[in-house]
Amino acid sequence: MSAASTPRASTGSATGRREQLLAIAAQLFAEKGFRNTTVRDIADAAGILSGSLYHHFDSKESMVDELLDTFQRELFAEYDATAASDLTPLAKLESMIRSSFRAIDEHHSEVAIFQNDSTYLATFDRFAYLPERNERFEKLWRGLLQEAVASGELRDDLDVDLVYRFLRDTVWVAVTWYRPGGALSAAQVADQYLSILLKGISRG
Amino acid sequence: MSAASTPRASTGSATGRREQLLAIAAQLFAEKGFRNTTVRDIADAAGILSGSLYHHFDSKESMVDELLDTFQRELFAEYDATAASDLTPLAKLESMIRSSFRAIDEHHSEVAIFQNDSTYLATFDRFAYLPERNERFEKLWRGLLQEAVASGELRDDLDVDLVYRFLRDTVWVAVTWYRPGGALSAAQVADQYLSILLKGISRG
DNA sequence: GTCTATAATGGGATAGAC
DNA sequence: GTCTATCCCATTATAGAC
Repeated sequence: MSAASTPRASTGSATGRREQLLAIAAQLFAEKGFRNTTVRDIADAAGILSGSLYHHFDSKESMVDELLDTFQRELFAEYDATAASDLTPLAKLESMIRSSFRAIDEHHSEVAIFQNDSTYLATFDRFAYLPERNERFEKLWRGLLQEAVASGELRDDLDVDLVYRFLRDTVWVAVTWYRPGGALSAAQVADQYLSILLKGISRG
Repeated sequence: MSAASTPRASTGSATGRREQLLAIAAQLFAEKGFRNTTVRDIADAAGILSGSLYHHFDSKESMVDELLDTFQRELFAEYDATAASDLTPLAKLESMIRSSFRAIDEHHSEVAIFQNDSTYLATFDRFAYLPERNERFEKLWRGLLQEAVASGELRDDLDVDLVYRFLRDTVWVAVTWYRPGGALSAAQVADQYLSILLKGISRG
């Protein structure tokens, strides 16, 4: 993409129309699901007619593609930095869990779309990267869990597969109820989640 | 429904054609989502043409309605029996958690449909019972949590709302990976989940 | 960058024959 | 209980005017 190919004169707004439309689409996809959001819904919310959307995007799929791909690149960059650090296995996991809650806070729509629609989207070739990154994620987290058991930081009497899924699910499912700007900050939620996860909820 | 209105001669099979078709629909709805499953998909899987489905059911919505309503009635009957028992608050919760994992095992498709599509379905009047039962569920479980904190069975330094959601989510999200007949039985999964939940995953 | 107009497809549902 | 035939509508996407 050359500088010349990126027009930014006329209207002036630094975040162009394209980004606005993408943000509107993201919110609708997250709220109602990808298939249940029509291009007319998106156009209505943007105050234009559906045909006009195609001046900015190839297709509805292109919109969700751009949203998910951009978000996932950022998130994995954070994970990779943590993985490369010199923390203990458990501390790396804790750090990644905090990154994940931050992602739920800062990229709420994208996480919700991923949670709700990635199975469906993965049936199309262009979204082959979704299952690929899922595998990378699983290898990373599961590997850290095994290291943390080996190093004595975690209990060794639990099924590691099950703990992995417990960990993964408890983090990401929070997108269904967490609302940015609510009573608890993402960091506070992460603290309590980690406390429950590590120490349990029973007393004594 | 009089006995005369329930034909069961000819083919003989005790579970009628209607139940077969319902089971086929349940599996497809669970796998691909309600909106992403066409009546033609269902008919194809049953080896008939789409029009023929309408001899048995009013509409696609009627099918999913019957599936969810029947399942939820059974489940809540179990919860109510537990609530009426003389167990401690925490023991009641444990029992309900075990009931829930059994439901994931025995009514896998219905739970998956509920998890994936109830938000969408709830936008229709006929599914008003979904949010209603959600509220009942929440009152029940949240109430037991508060009682268990008051009785000293559970930690009192955690946000009860957050613990409630943690509890609810960790149970039901298991439907995304649990497969009936797999390596771990539903009872074994429930044991490990409760162990993690109550005691945490950290060592020492 | 948006509108008008419209093509093309897919999907839910119906009526009556067999 | 299933098939044939078909209707009707919603939805994605396109072409060209403004």
